[in-house]
Amino acid sequence: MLVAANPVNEIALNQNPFGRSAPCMAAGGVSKSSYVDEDLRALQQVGIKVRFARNETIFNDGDEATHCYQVISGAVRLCKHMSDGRRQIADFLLAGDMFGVMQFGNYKFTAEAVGPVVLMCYPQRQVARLSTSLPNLRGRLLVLLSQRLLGMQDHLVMLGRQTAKERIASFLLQVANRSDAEEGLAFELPMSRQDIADYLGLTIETVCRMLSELKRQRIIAIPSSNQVVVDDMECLQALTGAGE
Amino acid sequence: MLVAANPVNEIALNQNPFGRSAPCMAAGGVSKSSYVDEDLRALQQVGIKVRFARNETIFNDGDEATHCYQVISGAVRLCKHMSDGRRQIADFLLAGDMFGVMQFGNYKFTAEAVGPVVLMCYPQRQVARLSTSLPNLRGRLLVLLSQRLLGMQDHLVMLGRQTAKERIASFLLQVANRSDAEEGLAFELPMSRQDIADYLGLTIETVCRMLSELKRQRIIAIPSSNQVVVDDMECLQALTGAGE
DNA sequence: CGACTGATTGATACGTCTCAAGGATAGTGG
DNA sequence: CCACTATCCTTGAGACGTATCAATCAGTCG
Repeated sequence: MLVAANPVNEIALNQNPFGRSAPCMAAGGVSKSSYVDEDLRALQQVGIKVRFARNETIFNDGDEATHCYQVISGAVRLCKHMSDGRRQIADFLLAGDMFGVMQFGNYKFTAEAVGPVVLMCYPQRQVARLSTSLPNLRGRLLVLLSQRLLGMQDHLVMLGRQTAKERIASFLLQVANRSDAEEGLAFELPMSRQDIADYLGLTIETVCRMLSELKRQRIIAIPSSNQVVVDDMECLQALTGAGE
Repeated sequence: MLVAANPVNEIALNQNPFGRSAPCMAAGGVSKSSYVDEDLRALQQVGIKVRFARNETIFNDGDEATHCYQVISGAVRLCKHMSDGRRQIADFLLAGDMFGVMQFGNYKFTAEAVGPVVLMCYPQRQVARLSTSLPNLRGRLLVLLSQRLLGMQDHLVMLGRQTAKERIASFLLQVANRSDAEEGLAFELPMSRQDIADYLGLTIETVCRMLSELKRQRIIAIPSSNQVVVDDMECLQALTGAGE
């Protein structure tokens, strides 16, 4: 699973992690940057930039939680590993997202780079100090935390009560929304099929089959294996089974 | 699903929600009460006591989040309902637990009484006001939030990557630990088989079958349908598949 | 006692996993 | 620039685990 790549190496600084056609990601970056207000800027003073290669481990479940991070570019996965190799991905983080905050001692999950990734890295101590001196920072971190919680609740429903097809439909819509992708426009899937499977609680084969089926039904198109176009958003929405 | 019981009615105040033999719950109450320090006591000044009958809805997903709650006695389930009746329970709350905090506008899940329940009810406004004036309250709520997050991560692994038997084993251990139950001592399952199924992402029949199988293997005993004795804790632990 | 609700067990169906093979793609070195 | 190779993705056939449907049992309340 955890095929460690070469140690931290030289990756072009401004490289866009989402490959070829990535105007959508620029927009995503902008929308996320609304988080970066005066409080977070104070935080960024004390951070340093770090890079990780594809599949590299950023920190392990159980490690002492010395730092927290913000994604500058690329994608990060947060996961739990079981002793027999089974893996559950709890979240994917994209540009602007923070992780590793409020860990109180030890990290409770493993963080790995999905592809080449650039992160801002903050000493936990500084964050704690700043969050007492800056009135809004703590509140802001709190909002971040509770948004994670909301996301996880939807994830629970997905894993507990949705069929494979419904999970794939929900997942695609989720990624499409985060990329601000319109119907008919392509967006990137930065993660592998295996990653998707481990996020959705499925196998890689089932993920492939469901994607192929959606393609056959002309609901989506797959120009390349990590690009997707939603041709019928409404239909995909209906397939999630969520219908309020 | 949501069979609304009689409107709020008279339930003996000091009734123990876990029925017959409940010394374990007294202990549970004590251990939880460590949360109730000077900050939370200030909060309790502004709360009122409310009661709900079995299966009554405390608030609905989407309702305006006017109050937050603390369980005094009984058990509460937090759940998401899908339009077709499918249900996923995100958490069970026991004496001492808080819920509905930090909802920012609207509740994002439904809260229902598992059995007759007594709650402390706090106006959200007061909590917000107190959490600015009391230096530690906000931090405390933050710790509560991130503990919820940790619990949810384990729940994700359970739903995404564990088999039915593993889920049942994990669930039993979880409830046993929360009840401070020793090997060989009975503890209460305050929730129905259907509730367990909806928490574990299984059907009621599968839950029954797995419990019966564990009973046949003499790993647990089931004196009554909502009491369980773990006879071989080590074996049950091994069955969770977690083995670190 | 009789009716109701929740729990249990059985027989069968179905969805997803497993195992296996083949195809596409990207990176590597000649 | 082109094999060569490794990795990822895709598809198929069959096995397995859990869901579904149906019947019975057990406890509770009127």
